[in-house]
Amino acid sequence: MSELVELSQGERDALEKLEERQRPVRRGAVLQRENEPCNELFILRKGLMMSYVLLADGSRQILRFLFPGDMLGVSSAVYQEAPETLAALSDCVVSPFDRAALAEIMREHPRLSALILVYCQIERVALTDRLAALGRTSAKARVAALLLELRNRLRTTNKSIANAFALGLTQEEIGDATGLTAVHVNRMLRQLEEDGLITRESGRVTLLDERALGHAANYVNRYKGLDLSWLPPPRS
Amino acid sequence: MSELVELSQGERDALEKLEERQRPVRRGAVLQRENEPCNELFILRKGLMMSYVLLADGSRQILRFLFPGDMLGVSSAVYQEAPETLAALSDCVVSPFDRAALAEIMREHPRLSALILVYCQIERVALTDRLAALGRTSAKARVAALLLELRNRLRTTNKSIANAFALGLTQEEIGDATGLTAVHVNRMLRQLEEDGLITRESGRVTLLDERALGHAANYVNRYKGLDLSWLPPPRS
DNA sequence: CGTCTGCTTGAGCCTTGTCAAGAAACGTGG
DNA sequence: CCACGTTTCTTGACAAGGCTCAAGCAGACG
Repeated sequence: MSELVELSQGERDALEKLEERQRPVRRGAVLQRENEPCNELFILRKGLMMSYVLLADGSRQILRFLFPGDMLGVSSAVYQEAPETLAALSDCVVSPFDRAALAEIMREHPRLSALILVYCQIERVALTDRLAALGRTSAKARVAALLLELRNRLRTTNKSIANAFALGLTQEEIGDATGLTAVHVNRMLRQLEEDGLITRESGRVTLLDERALGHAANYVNRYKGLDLSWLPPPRS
Repeated sequence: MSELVELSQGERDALEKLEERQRPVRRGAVLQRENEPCNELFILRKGLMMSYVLLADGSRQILRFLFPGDMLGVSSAVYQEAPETLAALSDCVVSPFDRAALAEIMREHPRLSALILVYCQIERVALTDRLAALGRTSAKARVAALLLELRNRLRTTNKSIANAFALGLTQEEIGDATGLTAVHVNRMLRQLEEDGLITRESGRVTLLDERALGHAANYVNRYKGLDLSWLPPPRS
């Protein structure tokens, strides 16, 4: 959050309290399972996670990829049973905290409350971008958008990433995120390669023509263009 | 909001302040346009609205239908430019208010802040349901889900609605919401009718077999099953 | 009464899914 | 460090769900 505004000491203390505890999570492990009661929220400290739902026919829709700094399980905190599963795509570290800690922030730190709302809205807009992609764009555009989003989010934690990165996802997972089959994802990656937009070698992807990719994908970086001038002042 | 918890006098006053002003909106009118700056939020008092985005090729994705009581434009308040368009599907009445009023609620009313977060999460989960529908379910299931969602949301404002209702949408609009073409929406409606799940006459739809529809559509009512026990106490 | 928007239906096509099989990469235990 | 099993990737052939185009029809509205 400190990337958006200068935090006061009291605010920093409150956020650090959320991160008191740490818990390692193995690759493939499930932190929270759909339809099971859940009493914890988390902040992701290290690694890559995802949230997904399973449908009646066994197919999976990946809703979101989660990166260090993201707050996990907010929607589950609001329900008696989690609406989605949280699983680790790589070895991760999370900081669990309970609903009461969230309530305390809402009570004591109006500006942090507003910032949490801001993050929820960023996430919401990113979700609607993906909704529009699934509803109205081609398979190739969806895969391109996923690559761009992934690269941009990885870069916020690891500044050294430029145009090449290890995507850390199987083609099956890319398909479950974009609403495609793994086979078709493979074809789309090959086409993007043939079009000269990317290159690939053993799990690493290089974006060759970012502008053309962004255009093909209708991509907008939703972490830019924010307006935070209206936030209430920090209380302490 | 009073449907979720018993509000205190101070909270009621704060919410009524948001609804001080009223503005009529004609059917078809646009309240807020994508990529234009916006300084207002709204509460929808009467009528049916939608939010949508337009893609580069001119196609439209409807993100959400909006019903009386919904807060509109929260995501736009967070950005310098609105990420989506708000348009009226019927003659409507809205109550505009500005970002400062939102900031004041965050400052003075922790429990209302938490409730706003809860509503954002309900909306978020409804969006992820639709994401999963677009990514992983058939055209027929998506149309069925839309009908169910629409009926349930209409019923929260108009208790007299049972299984029959006027949907107030063109087939083109249904298509833009479900990621289908108007032509295919028509075919799916006819199939649902042939399957004995619904009947139609001149814009009115009757749900004949709600259970089977819900099953076909993978539908979950996200306004149920909430857990609000953790909310902070009202300050006044 | 004419126009316009929305609904309905058919024919044919295209994008994406399904199934299958082989190759490559990865992980694990010896 | 090797050998094996498993997962993942790759590619082809074929099927199907949904789209496009086109035309006729019905109802709303000036």
